[in-house]
Amino acid sequence: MSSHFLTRISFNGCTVKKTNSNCLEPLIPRPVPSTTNNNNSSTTPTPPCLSRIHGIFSRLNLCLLLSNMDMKGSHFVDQNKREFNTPPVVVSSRWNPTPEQLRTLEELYRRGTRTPSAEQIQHITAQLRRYGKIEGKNVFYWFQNHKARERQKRRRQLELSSPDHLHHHHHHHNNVHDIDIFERKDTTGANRTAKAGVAECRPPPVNNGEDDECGESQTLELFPLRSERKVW
Amino acid sequence: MSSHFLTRISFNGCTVKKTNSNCLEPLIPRPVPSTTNNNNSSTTPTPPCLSRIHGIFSRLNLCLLLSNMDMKGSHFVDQNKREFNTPPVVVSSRWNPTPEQLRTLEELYRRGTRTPSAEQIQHITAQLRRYGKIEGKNVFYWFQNHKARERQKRRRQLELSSPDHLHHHHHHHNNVHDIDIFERKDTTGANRTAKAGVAECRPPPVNNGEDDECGESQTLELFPLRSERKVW
DNA sequence: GCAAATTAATGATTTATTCAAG
DNA sequence: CTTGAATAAATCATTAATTTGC
Repeated sequence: MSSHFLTRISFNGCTVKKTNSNCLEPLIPRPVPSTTNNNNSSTTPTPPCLSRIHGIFSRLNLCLLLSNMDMKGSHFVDQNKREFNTPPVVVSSRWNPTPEQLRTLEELYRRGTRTPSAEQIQHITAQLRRYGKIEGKNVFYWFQNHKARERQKRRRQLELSSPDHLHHHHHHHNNVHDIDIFERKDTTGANRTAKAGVAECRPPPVNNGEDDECGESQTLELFPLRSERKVW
Repeated sequence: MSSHFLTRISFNGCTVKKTNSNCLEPLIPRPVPSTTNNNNSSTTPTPPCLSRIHGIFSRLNLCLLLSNMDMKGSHFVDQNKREFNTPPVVVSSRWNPTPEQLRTLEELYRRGTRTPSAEQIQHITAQLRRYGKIEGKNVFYWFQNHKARERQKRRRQLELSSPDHLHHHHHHHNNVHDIDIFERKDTTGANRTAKAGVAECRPPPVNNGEDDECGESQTLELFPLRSERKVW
């Protein structure tokens, strides 16, 4: 009995994906993967882990629909609800940006947005919600990850193009020039001041999803004021 | 003219602190501190940076009162509002736990809470609000920092007590045992499953501060279920 | 052509590091 | 010099691409 044997279940129109963890099979509680931090990567071939939704699925098959109805992070939920006996369920535990959302985010990034303030995030989220389900935290993470991964990419390119002896150095004097190159962080007084000026830290209420609050069809103008600092 | 010359302004009963950055003096936009990441620590003696609240203060002296009225993160705001002409303003840009709050948090930590879920955070925050102003993010950061700093402390002790050749090792096989020692992370199936089971990721609405919502005088029972993940 | 297996991308969390208030 | 706040790096986990065997 192979441990991964089903990755996609076609289910009258809907596909229930399973990916690489064997989440549909076990009701018995697995011999415990044991390594919480598996960065040794030497012997263990990435033990399949119990995933969230699928974990639930394996236990309460029928609760899934309900669960999905309330699933906040899923990008699309309960498409083609029809009169069949099998619940038309789509499992999607994490946000997946629609092409429009992605394009917009990339455009914002290109124009210089790196670490949007809570207000900005709220605004962006509100706008992007026109294109599909999305939450503030998705936007937050997106910028976080995108920024980090560009930095990383650039670092690797540099690593390839230059000899090995500069690395420590680089990590250490990391001055304005570097940052400017790496991040294109705008160092104008305006931004700096604005950013410094507020950081009030109140987390944004994070739009609850039902207040679309805007028929404004403007495409995400740049945000003049940075304020509030995020942390939920 | 010394660059730091005023650290505390007494203001009929209230103290307006300034700390070491010269925030009251400049309206001109500084020659730019230049190092965002100053871990070189060799030449630049930590250029004084423009701090948030004080930055505002330097610009709009009179807006401070208003600003404070809305300042969500301050632990106490606008004490002794009296009929004087000078606005009774207290600047306190960051949360400072009261003794009761601190004791409770430490107790929770001692009992094993390390990375509280959003729900837990909400609950803890609600309870701690009885003792003074507090927000979810304060609780979040407290655990984050406390955990990290205990880890760090322990690492240093270890470093002192043991020779230098084990460090890399330690960082690498970081197995269950280590974690158990370092973090006392409970690896019971219950927690594991619960944690895996939910992580729906909706950030907590984070109590808006006015709904005290509980006359329950129970002292912070342990939280059975972990759910929701934080990020504002 | 298809799905299972594998790999690459990337969303989400946690941990380390740093900044700066008090 | 302690510690609250914020950011960056590292890691985990899931989903999409891609490859592969049929």
